[in-house]
Amino acid sequence: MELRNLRSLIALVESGFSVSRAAEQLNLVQPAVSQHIRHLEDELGVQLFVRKGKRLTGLTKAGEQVVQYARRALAETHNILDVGRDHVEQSSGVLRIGTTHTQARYVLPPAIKIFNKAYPEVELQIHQGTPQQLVEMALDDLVDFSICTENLAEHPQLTAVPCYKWNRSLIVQSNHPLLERRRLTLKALCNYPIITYTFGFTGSGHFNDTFAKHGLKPRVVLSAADTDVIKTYVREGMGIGIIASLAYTPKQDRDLVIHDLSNLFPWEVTKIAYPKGKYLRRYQQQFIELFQACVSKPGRWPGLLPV
Amino acid sequence: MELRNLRSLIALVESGFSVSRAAEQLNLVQPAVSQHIRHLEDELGVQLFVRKGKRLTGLTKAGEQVVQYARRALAETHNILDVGRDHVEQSSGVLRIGTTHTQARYVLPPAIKIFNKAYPEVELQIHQGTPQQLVEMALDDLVDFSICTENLAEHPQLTAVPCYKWNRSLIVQSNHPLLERRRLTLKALCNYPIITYTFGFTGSGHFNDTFAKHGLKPRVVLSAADTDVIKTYVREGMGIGIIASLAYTPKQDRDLVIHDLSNLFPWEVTKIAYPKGKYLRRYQQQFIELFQACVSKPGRWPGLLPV
DNA sequence: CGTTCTTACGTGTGTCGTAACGATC
DNA sequence: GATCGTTACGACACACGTAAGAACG
Repeated sequence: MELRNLRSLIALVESGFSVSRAAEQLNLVQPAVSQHIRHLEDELGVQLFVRKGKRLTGLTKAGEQVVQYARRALAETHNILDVGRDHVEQSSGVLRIGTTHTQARYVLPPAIKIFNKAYPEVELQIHQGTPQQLVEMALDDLVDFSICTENLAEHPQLTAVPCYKWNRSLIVQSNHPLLERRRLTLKALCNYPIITYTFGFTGSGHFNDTFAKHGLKPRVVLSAADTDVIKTYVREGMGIGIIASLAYTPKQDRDLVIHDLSNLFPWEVTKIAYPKGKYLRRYQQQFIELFQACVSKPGRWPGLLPV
Repeated sequence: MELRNLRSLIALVESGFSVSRAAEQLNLVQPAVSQHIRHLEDELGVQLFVRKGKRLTGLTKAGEQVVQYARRALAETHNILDVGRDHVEQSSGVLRIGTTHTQARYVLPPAIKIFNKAYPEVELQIHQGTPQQLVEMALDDLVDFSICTENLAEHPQLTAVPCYKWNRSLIVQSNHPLLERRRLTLKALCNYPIITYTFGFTGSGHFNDTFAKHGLKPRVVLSAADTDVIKTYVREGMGIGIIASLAYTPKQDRDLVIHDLSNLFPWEVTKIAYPKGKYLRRYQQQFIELFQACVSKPGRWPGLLPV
């Protein structure tokens, strides 16, 4: 068994079962990739792909298993290469961060700035995605780690390190009647049209659960993937906004009034996750520590607490 | 990076840093292995071995890390090969079981017999070891899985499936005064010289703990690695024996009187463990199921219960 | 002086690329 | 008929083995 064969196998799967595209991606010619697959199938004595004539259309059951193990084998070779790189050049390379809009827009910038100053030779990549996509990205080694609140800690193949906890706040126009009430309740919130995050995005899971647990049904008139859209429509007077508190920026959002709702909703924990057993280069570990230190400084974000 | 290089790396480590022995084990000549190491070190840009002149004497820090990942990479290729073998020949191959003396001698035989009848083409290997060794053997892929009571469930890199629980019994000569007491206590046991398992062997951990928890100190005059030695010296009148109940065979041990002690000691759980993510061939899974079914039949062993 | 690893060199396997052929949409 | 895959063949690379040389105990 040779690693090139496994590389071709994976490239073939990731190119949507196109031999030519896989070859291109690997800087090879088609016949080479075909041969790799042949060799693999010959050596194992099993068809790995289902074929429609000459075209490959999908994986057989055996193929799926082999792909799974091949992915892991290749990941280990990447770890080995990274060990080498870390000893040759401690502070140059690539840092690929997967994260949500909220993180990228509100939380990450200061950490990025500090990191970039400390490691100017490290190329930074930030890849945005939904929590589910972020999990996939971390597992498929498309990013080095994902920063995200949901779907991470549960995954058995990911190591998740908690970074901070946060909660939600209400944002409304300054003249809103809700502000006159002394104590806000979930029920009170239900009296107004709500603008908040779309299902599958920032903290949406616990949002709905919390209302449901009290037998309430919020009137969500607009759900958005990011906070800026929410703010925009709150300003338009379309409803009250419920956002992650840390996404409120006092300077730019002076026209909106913020009201902490952490007594109404459960705290969410944002974590950094990467595949179990993955080798993290020195500067990658550094970034994680730096990020944790950064978000632990009180006062920078409203309603953000260390875990 | 090539798999042969990794194979040579591992062989070199496992041969005690002898290039020639590693080469022999791999069916290669020394220069080939030397070249592999050179290639690896060149590609990674790090020394993997500490050298004393030309001799290799140990691993560098980087080397240890690389070895760790290389082991895993190779393990994945073995998984891939096994997937293939399983599709070509479902019921022929090798089954390597790691286990303790007690299992091998008393529990395993019936399961082995049934399995061998069902899968006559599978070559059976039983490798004996202490619980600690068994953990290592499972991790290093020297066996397919280990059957063992201790040190397994705790290990984060092992999957442990529980098989049965057991407890201890007292064995004494038929005229022993302890037999006249209606209810045995830990304290009563302390009045006599005790013969039981050596530390690190069958259930020894909880044995000592239990006495210690009651502020008692048993007088262990002889500790043995296996039950047969214990029985022998009990017969000699050297002391009272405390053994795993399932190691009492009514036919051969008619001269010894057994007394259940499960009210005095905690139950122990025997498990089968293999590396997380390891591919188990069909017949290997079959064996596990068969073993579980086998030990679930009541009456065959004294004091053995399904989990 | 034997053991052990390195260096040097030749041979053969095998991988990749080019080119022609076949099949499928 | 254009695209995509397989088959056939040749060239180059490289991994392995042999043989000789260097360092260590």
